[in-house]
Amino acid sequence: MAIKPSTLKGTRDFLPEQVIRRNYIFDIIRSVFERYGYRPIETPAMEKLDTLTGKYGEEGDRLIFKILNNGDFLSKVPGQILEEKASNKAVSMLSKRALRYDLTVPFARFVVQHRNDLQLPFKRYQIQPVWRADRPQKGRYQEFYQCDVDVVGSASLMYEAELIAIYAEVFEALKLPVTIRINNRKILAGIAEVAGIADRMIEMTVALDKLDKIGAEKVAREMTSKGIANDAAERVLQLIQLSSLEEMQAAMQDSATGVSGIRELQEALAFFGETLPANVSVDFTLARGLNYYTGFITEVTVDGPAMGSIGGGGRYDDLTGVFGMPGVSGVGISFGAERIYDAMEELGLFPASLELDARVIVLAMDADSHKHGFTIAQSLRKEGISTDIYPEPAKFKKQMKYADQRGIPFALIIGEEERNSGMFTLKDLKTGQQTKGSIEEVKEVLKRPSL
RNA sequence: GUGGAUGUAGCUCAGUUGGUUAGAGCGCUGGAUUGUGGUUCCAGAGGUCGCCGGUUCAAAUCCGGUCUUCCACCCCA
Repeated sequence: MAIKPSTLKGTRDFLPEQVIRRNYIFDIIRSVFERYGYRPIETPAMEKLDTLTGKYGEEGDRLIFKILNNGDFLSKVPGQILEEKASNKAVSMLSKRALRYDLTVPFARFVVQHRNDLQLPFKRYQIQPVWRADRPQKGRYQEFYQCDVDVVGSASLMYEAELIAIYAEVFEALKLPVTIRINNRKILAGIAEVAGIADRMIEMTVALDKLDKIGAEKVAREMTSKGIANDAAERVLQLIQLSSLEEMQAAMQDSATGVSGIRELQEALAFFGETLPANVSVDFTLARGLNYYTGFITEVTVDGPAMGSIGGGGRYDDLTGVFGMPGVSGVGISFGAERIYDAMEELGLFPASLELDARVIVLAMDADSHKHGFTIAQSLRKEGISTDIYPEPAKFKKQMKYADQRGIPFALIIGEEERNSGMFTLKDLKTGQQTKGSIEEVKEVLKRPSL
């Protein structure tokens, strides 16, 4: 019985053109990372379940893919738990491993494990897939690539500036118009403190995050529905309206935390002087979910296409603490490859010059020409020219059609005539123009970049 | 995790109040044209109507379940 072929929910296959375009994105990201002195690492797809749980908040934990234990896994679960259908209790007995949910937490584990081999501050980048058991939507997948750059072992605010610069540089190279918003968790804490709701900071930030989307009135309503007093909610919304760091600083003199958040942002931005990219802006409503951020936070959205953020990050003061290495501050950002891809596709930003297939295909008229064609193909390949050859001297029309449909730019035609004269026919399949020349002349044309 | 839509040929979609062999366009294969593709003309192949079950003499059509995709939440890249 045939199994109906399909990929799993929230996952997909990539056709050759798609992989080539994705690689274009990865290559640009990688080259910028390396230009800033970051070095690559990789970690396993699986981690201990304990390594991952508790780092992303309750919501995040729910979305971690768990891997069923091997062997007779049910024998270790007490009958009572099975009878009660207590899934939560059973999970830890049924699963010891999980697929990584992001790259940051495995990186924290990596740093602690290899602490003796690493020189702090340690700058690394990592481009690998992560998995989330989220309900799929457009731009939301269960398997997707993240491109993370992080530096651990330094509290220097210069790194905040460096990472902002990396964001700006990558998106400029991709020609993707974006807005890079930055904020600091300590400012949010300060706002909560000044409004007298320090204990409700999380509810406040979750509501504030929606300000653009639902408006001030609904944000206020959401805050009060979460147990925040009316006047406190009012105060929060007033503070948020402040447009400059200076005004904010004046408004939160009473909160030492808030003031230090302001100072951190100012210090980081000072590295740019007058050269701060125009698309970077401070946004006091930016909250971000992942629990481990403690200071600087940032998020990138595309200008135009409606989709979630295409990148985000921030500073985490003590991620390595839970792995037994306290007091190591880190800061990092992430690029969401699939969403960047989707946005670039929607805006038509992939360069037409991307080499999607071989540069030339050898087409032969007869069996002898086909054999000769093989050695010709080899000599082109030796010159670094991406060359294909039709597998047999089939009906010529069929060969032409194949070349055309694959979108290969040139066809090199070999028949008796060419073999005898040593002059080969090269056809530009886009223009239909056809020229004859020696093998050297052919090579020269093929090496010339096409427009 | 909550609420809502969706699924018919490779693709985009028709398909009447349930009623014989389920259609179109594009694409595909072959031919017209035995050394020239993208145009034209002709012919052909391709569907257990997402899957499982129910109602009925009869189901693509009605009902239930399930899966997929999409939308709004939640959350996030």
